[in-house]
Amino acid sequence: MSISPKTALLEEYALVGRALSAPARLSLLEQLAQGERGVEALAEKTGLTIANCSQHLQQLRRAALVTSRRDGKAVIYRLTDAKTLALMDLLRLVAERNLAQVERILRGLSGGQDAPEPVGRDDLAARLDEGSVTVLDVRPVDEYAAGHIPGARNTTLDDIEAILPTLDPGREIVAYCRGPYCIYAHQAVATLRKHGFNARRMDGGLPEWREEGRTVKTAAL
Amino acid sequence: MSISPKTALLEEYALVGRALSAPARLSLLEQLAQGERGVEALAEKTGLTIANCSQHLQQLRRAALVTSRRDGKAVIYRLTDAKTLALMDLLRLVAERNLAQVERILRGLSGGQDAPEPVGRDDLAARLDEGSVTVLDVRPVDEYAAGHIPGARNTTLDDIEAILPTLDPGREIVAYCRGPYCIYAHQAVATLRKHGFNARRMDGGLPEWREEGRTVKTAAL
DNA sequence: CTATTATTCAAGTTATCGCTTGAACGATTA
DNA sequence: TAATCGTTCAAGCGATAACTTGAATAATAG
Repeated sequence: MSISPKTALLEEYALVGRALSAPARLSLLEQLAQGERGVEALAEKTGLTIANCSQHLQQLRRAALVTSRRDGKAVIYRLTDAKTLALMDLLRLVAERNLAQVERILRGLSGGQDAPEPVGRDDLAARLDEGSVTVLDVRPVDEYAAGHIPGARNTTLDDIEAILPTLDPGREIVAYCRGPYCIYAHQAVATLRKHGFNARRMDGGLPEWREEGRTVKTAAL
Repeated sequence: MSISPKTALLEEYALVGRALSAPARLSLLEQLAQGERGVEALAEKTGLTIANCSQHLQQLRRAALVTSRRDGKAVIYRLTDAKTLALMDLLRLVAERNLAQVERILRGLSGGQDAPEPVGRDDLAARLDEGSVTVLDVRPVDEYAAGHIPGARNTTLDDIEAILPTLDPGREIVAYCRGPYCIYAHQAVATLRKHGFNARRMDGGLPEWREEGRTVKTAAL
């Protein structure tokens, strides 16, 4: 009760909010949702300088959204627990539900035409079992190698036009990427539909898939 | 896809985070969780100037956490929907779960001794039915009048010592206030226990109680 | 022990935020 | 129409945050 405990409490809650108030940090969290990473790798993926990246990571650690451990001379960061992921998801949910701006951005991605509803992860799992769907993993090769949905084929946005002829036009295609914050799958679906394919996004991304205890396959680089 | 849709999206999500990054705005949200209010009432409750309060409210509106309507010459604000409340709760949950600082503040409130576990709202409802508990509403009189748990007795922190003799020492006392962000109930429990009463907090506050569809009683001023 | 590599710290600049003050706007009332 | 009340806008100030650059620290390799 030293000096206004009420304010002190709100200050602590605000600290977490502040950690979520910079695009750069949300980008870092999205990367960390893929799995633990070192500072340098994160800096490269997000396009931040090393020093800047380190500072952002420390803010996230102060808010206890991420934790770190030493591995040799490297410091490895990871999300503290599933609550961090839940908080990110809810933040996105509120933003998307309420902000017309977001809808316009997402609509712009699908080339003006309305994008179809995403496929639920349960549905996708069932249809994977019966083999009635082609799954595309639209993430960088290293992330695909680190873990992907079994049976998924990896491609990048740059290469997607090149592999179009190898896709079966009669099968539905489901694309996924890093998760709600990531737009790779949105863009992939837009491209595929422009070429007449029956394509949809998976709801969520690999982190959500993994979080639900589903099988994840890894590949050697 | 005009200029980096990726950044644009993250910017929108960050807007919501930024809205949650100032103690003053969290305080406003806490007030609004009690029910819709005008600008002047909010300013008085939170101790902000009118102009400042209005600006904060507009930031909250920009993040779509609150909406407003005109009523005569007054503008009434309210939480957009239950998602806002959910986001606040998760923010608090992450902060409390992870930040040792928060625990120390809350522990400080209970006078150094460990506070007992809060009572679940289901439990409290059941025990209210069987009449085996005294319920204290530790909020300002006007908020009590606007809605309270049936059977609850209203008191303020200032008056609580005065009403001690009228409380049955043999019955357990459960105190509640505005909700997780509010510390009235914490302080009330600390005071009661210091005087030997068997007192606990209710988990959450009136907004959570109301959100679950339970009965709320109103009183004329 | 020295050198090297990965990360963090520290200082400085620019931009943004929160708050205050005073004026402007919008809707009601006389 | 003019006056009034509640709210919002606009400008200015001090504090804080983001980013850059360069130095300091920690752990390993030679």
